[in-house]
Amino acid sequence: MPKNTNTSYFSIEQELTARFSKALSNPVRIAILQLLNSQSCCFHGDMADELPIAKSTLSQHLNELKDAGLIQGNIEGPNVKYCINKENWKLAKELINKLLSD
Amino acid sequence: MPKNTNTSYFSIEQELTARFSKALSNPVRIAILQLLNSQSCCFHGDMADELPIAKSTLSQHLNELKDAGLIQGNIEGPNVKYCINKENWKLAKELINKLLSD
DNA sequence: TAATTATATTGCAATATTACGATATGTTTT
DNA sequence: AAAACATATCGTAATATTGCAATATAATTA
Repeated sequence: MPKNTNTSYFSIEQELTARFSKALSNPVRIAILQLLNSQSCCFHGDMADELPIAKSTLSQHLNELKDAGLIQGNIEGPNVKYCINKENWKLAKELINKLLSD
Repeated sequence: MPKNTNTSYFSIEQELTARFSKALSNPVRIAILQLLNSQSCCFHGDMADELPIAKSTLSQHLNELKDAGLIQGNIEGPNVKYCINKENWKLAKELINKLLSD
């Protein structure tokens, strides 16, 4: 196998739990999520001011969080306002909790 | 900066949360943790039978979980018995829950 | 002590992650 | 329309992750 081709061995739930965890696996993304969660939403620009990374790097991290389904972005004039995706946020919490309880 | 040299920007809590999440960020490791948690402990060999990966790969994943503090291994004759590290398991749960609640 | 069994480590390849600067795109303001 | 601002994407580099086979280590059995 070039990589793990065996995509069917693990359950959807296991894959999803891993996916959400991966989104949380970097301190920059933790900080982003805390910013978004403390205020209910946040503009890209405001986050860029708070975080010690280049704006292009911030965009990348925001994309990963978006791909994982944990946040969503809404264009608002020239800015983009990002918010937590409540539904998946809840799902992530449930899945990780379930794993860590069992 | 060659990489993120700014190691001091993030709090210990943010770093720890990311670290635990990273340990959970792979379906193989999710499966390992579920095996360890369903029975209270598990031998390397038994896990090797259950999982679709080479034994050397399993050893690597077990090492990562050990490095993250989520499991511990005890030598028992010719075998190694792995168990959940309850204390850090609890800490991981608290940290990730805190992040996902706030 | 030699052979066997169990686990870990090493070496290597493929791919992913993280970061940045430069450039592109899109919106507002002038 | 041009300039200014906000965000995204691209290209690239350094490092990390994931996987395997081969080899090493350590304990047990013969």
